Amino acid sequence: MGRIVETEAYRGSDDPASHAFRGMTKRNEIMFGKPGCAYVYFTYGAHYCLNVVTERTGMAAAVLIRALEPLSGLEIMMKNRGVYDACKLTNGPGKLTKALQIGREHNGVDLTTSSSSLIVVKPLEFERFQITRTTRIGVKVATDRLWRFYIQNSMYISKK
DNA sequence: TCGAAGATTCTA
DNA sequence: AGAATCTTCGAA
Repeated sequence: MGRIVETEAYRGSDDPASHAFRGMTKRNEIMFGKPGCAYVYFTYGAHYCLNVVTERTGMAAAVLIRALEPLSGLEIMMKNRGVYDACKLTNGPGKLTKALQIGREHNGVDLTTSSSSLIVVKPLEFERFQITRTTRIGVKVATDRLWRFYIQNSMYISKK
């Protein structure tokens, strides 16, 4: 389990950086589906990335989970990653999926149903924090959009 | 069918 | 700064 500390937003139709910009394909069809579901894709021949679908059915949009603050199950995550520094365990989209063993089989899973193999929930305790917004990482187009968000001062984000 | 790029990570 | 690595997409 981990706390989401960094995200990026992507949207179809008017966002050239989005997988859904040129319409529906076999890969991105989940982005057009039910909000609250997981969109998991494989990239660079090596990594899975986890997104949460955010808009109503038919409207493509998703939020990429870029980093987590590990909360429990640290030993399993460390074993999965071969990394033993908590700050470097889940501080990247490809790293956190490996730590949590998220893969193809999670594509389309309903993250809002407690019986799912992967879920997103509200925190048990709320803590005050500031959110910083920047350009999206690894994206060469639409750099005018500050659609990357992270918790300021978090030790667990992918990049400063 | 083919070529190019990719919402990354790790090492030098 | 550059390599690894293979899926996906769009054009031919």
